[in-house]
Amino acid sequence: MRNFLAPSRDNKQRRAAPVAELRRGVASNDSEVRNRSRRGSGRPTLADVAGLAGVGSITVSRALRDPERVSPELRQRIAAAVDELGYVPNPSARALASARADVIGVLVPSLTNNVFSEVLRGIHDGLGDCPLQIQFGNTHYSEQEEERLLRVFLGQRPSALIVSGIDQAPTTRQMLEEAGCPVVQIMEIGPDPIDMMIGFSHLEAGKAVARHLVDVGCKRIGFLGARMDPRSRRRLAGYETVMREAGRFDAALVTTTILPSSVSMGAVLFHKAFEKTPDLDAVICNNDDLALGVLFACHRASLKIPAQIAIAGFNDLEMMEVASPSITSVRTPRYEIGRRAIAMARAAIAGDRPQRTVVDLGFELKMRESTMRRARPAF
Amino acid sequence: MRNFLAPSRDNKQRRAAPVAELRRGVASNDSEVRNRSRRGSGRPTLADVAGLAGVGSITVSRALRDPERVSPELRQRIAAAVDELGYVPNPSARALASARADVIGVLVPSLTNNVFSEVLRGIHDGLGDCPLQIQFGNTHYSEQEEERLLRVFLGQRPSALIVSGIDQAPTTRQMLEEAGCPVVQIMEIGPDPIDMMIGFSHLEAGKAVARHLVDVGCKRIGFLGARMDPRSRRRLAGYETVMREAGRFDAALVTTTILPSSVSMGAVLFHKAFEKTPDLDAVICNNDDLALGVLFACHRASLKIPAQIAIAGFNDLEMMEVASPSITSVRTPRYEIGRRAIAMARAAIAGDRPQRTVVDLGFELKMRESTMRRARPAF
DNA sequence: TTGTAAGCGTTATCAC
DNA sequence: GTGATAACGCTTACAA
Repeated sequence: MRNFLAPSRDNKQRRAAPVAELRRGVASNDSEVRNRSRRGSGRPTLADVAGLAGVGSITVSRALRDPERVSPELRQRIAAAVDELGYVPNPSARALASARADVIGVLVPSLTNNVFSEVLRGIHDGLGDCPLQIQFGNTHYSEQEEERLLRVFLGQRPSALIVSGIDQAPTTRQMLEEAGCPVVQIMEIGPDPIDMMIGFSHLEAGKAVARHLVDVGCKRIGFLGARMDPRSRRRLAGYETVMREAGRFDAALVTTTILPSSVSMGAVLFHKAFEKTPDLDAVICNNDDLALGVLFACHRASLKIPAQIAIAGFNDLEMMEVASPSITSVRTPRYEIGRRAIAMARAAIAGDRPQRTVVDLGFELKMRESTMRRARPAF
Repeated sequence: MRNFLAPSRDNKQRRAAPVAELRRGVASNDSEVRNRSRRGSGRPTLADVAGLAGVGSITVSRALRDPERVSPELRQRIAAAVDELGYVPNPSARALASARADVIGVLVPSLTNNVFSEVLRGIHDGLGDCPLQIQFGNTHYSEQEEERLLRVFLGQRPSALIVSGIDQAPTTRQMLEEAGCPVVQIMEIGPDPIDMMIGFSHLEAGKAVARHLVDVGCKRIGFLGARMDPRSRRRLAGYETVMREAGRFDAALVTTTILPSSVSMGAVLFHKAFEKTPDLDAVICNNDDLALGVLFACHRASLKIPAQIAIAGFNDLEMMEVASPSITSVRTPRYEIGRRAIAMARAAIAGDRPQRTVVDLGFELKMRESTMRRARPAF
């Protein structure tokens, strides 16, 4: 219990700063007399503002959070006081008192990957200047790391959580289900969302590219993949489905590695594939880095694109359009995913959950020179 | 509510009840008796741990922060209690009590830019698993935005601050000087650091590339630049210096834009430059995106590289090495800058500032096919 | 080495 | 609509 008899043996000299003075002199509408405390940041507090405005500190708190609930006159006075003191709220105190931090935790598997920097950009832009902080974690594609980070994040009682993909480990999933805040799964959609979801179908995207290459008359269509996370595997599954339907599937056409994706890895995988299946006439790359690597490898080997080898990428990085030849790719709504994930989270935090809690943003096949063969049925 | 903050190893059947019970019954070594409080997160607190371990909560606090100062026996008991309860410290409470958040604020000008995602990666890796959070802000190359974000960051009393570049606006600079925490300026070095600094000389880097192209026998060496932030301008200055020395400077050779850098912008700028100076025999690109765009543009125009046009980039993205032809570039220590900036910040936070507070990490000119002409002095 | 007391700056609760 | 009071969970200052 607090001791009410103690407070006033304040005899020491205070600091010279005007703020300190103010803290002693004026801030006494509240019961507490803030005297030469040994601690404290030296910055103006709610009570200082309250003192200057001649109101209770709780009123200042309300005026700041929900101006409607305070009379215009006081609101006015308080605004002036805030301004004069240069008051900045202390987020820790707020979080402690309300048992809720103004933080959105974001878990992504990679920072190297171009894709996620776009998502992040969308997230930051989606925030605008609302006073939420992004707490950001890199799982390095590891379930253990994801769980560990989530535990840390949960320790802050975040306002919302954004996680990548739909393949959380069981413990992780359960933690998310019981997190007690809105959760948005991004990048991919699927059945059985934890809470909200925004992304697109990687299976369908994989099918779309494969179908395009089949349509365009390619016979021996390879698949090149690096990193092979669950989303990559889903795209591979889409490829396989279409290839089987077309009666052209051959396991030898698939060349993957668990190593990270890179341009040079594209060249490496292409050479591997070409060794296994020298009759290759097209490659579908798991992403654009690889595709660019293949482009360069073909260039070095004087293979004509698309005449001898057709190339398709994934994600549609800006350079695909400009490349020579331009490279067919699947445009994915990365930035938009980030932006709308935040929008959904904010809505949910504000209490009105969006009606659509699972949002399919789709994708778009961009057909370009690298696959522009005319389909010539054998004749 | 199941407690997921518990280390996953003890996922036995013991759940919610014990904690609540404990909070009422046992936790009374401290003067406070935590009874049926209307507030609170329901999660175990320091006092709960203290109760279970039979010590004062301050001892638990110490055992967690600085184990050395607690006797091995108590340390042991406390560890067991923490484990059993799945106690996770509340960072807001800690921040409030200590007037210092375990947060490092990081201000970068862009997220799109490949360069900064590398720096970020370095920062995150440099953190290891030390319990510091990164608070991240994107200034969009705007001084106003930088100042605004800094103000927000300062409101949290961060443990350290990392800012990009050395050209802060006066107000911003002053805020940083008075931040009361270690400050690291990254990417670039220069005179008059605010506190610590890590990067390299962009002026020298600009000179190095230009000198290389001069050495290699190029006469009409263009400079292509986008975004033109202060660092870009410094590189341009380096180029200009060398060109003047060689008696080859011509303002018409410089083609820049304030628009963001991109591969397609590289092609655009190249065409512009070629129009102005059709006798161009080399281009130095302000960064690798542009260089790649130039490569593609040359390819489309059937210009031979390096025979007709030599190309040099900046940053040495991974793809430069693999490109066909491979592209000369300046390798910059982006990842290393991030990693070591954090190391410096951590050291300073821990109280032992590194002796070298200004660290020049240098750069490395990577000469590749795209500039491999033999220098043929006129004869 | 360990503990007690007293806040840190805010918000929830409840009374006016 | 406004305010006094008591937390929120932790750490600093100081005492033992």
